[in-house]
Amino acid sequence: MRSPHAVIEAATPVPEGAASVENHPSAATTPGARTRSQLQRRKRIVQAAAALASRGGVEAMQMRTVAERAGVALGTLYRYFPSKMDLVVAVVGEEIDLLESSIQRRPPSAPTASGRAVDVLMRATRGLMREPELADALLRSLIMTEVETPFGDRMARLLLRVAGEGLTVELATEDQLTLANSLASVWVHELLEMLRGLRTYEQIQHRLEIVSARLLMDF
Amino acid sequence: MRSPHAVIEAATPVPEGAASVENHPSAATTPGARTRSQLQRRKRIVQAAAALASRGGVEAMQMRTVAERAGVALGTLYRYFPSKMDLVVAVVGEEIDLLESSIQRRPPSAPTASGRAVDVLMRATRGLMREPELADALLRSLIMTEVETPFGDRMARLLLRVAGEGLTVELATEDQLTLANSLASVWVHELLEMLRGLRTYEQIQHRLEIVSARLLMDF
DNA sequence: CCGCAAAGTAGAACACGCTCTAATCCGTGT
DNA sequence: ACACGGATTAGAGCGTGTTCTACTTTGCGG
Repeated sequence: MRSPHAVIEAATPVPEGAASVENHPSAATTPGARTRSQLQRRKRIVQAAAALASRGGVEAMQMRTVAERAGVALGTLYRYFPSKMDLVVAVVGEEIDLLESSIQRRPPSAPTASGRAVDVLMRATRGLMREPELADALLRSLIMTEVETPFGDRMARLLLRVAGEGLTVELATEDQLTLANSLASVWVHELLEMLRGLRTYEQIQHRLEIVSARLLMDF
Repeated sequence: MRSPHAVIEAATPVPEGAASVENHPSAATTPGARTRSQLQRRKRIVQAAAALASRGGVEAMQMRTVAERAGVALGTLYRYFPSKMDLVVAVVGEEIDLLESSIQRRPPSAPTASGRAVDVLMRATRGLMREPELADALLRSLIMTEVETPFGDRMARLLLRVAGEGLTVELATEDQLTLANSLASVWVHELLEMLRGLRTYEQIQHRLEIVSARLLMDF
């Protein structure tokens, strides 16, 4: 409904017939040994799904349509993603990959740990909000899904990494992970409120600053 | 799947034919002038829905089944609740009322503000978890709904009330509300994780203690 | 090259949320 | 008493996620 380009689709109008033979398609959210062409197919599916979701949200991303657009039979789609939710989760995975690499490219520069965390979260917020339909769809789906998503954990580790500047995440204590994880869930909550039209960027930033200052106080 | 009684259904096997003429059926979550028999019907519907949801969760609560069990036509059900989500939200409303009054009956007694907050949250957790299927359905729906539910705010005020013992909530600063609200959203997140089988009571308690200690440190 | 299991395909079919229709019921104002 | 309008009903029907079936293609070990 809103703007016509997806954060994710970027340069991917979903090549139909003979696709270029990508080698390491960033398997991201799905391990397990696969052949090259299977990875390709998987990638095409996710791209098609993302493209569809970026306009019109989840409802525009119909399984039949995704299959068609990915040039794949419905049965095959279901072989790769046993449910629509799994597909959505995969799309989310790519989204996080993007955020992660964006952060690696241009790390936050605030002086305090808390500040850097807020920085990252606000950047993620703006990124997601570029495609409200998509963001809404993805967020809600993530929360709804029975499937265990590594979302919270990934976000927590990301936050820890930028918070404790040189900190090796492996050295983080259980409690530190808990705190980062909690900050992430507060963020998700704020995002949902924003999608409901109950928050502005400024409000979110302010609230995150307050909470982050306390949760990450001793980093 | 789990235990056979619902927190809510209590003494309500959904009277079918000639129902007793209840007078003030605790309109709770739906204002608007209605006739007596309409309120009765509405109540029967919600009860049927709750009873179904309490075993088998949302999926067991099929609109056709709810209608049948409430002794009402499908069309009528949809007249009262335009979507399944609205029905679920109504059920949630009743559940929250219960929790709130339980807390009023037996207030938390921990010495610190943070402790009392955790106390309340853990009690709510155990209450909800008595009916996991139902809790799951209700929680997710709450998060999902477009409708603005006062849930977060209600919870935040409740927490503030027990945290600052004699504190009049009206005197709370904006920032204090933010902190309480954030604690509530962390709690919701933990609940979801528990429903996914990723948390025990002990873990949740520990995590809430850590977070609460920081968020409510100066109460 | 052969055979065969795994993967893919087209499409029918099913389940369930939701909508629509035509008929009937019910209560209220005149 | 009666007519009228809104509420209710039974049931058909639609859309979309998911499953199933029968068939074909693909890739690989021997």
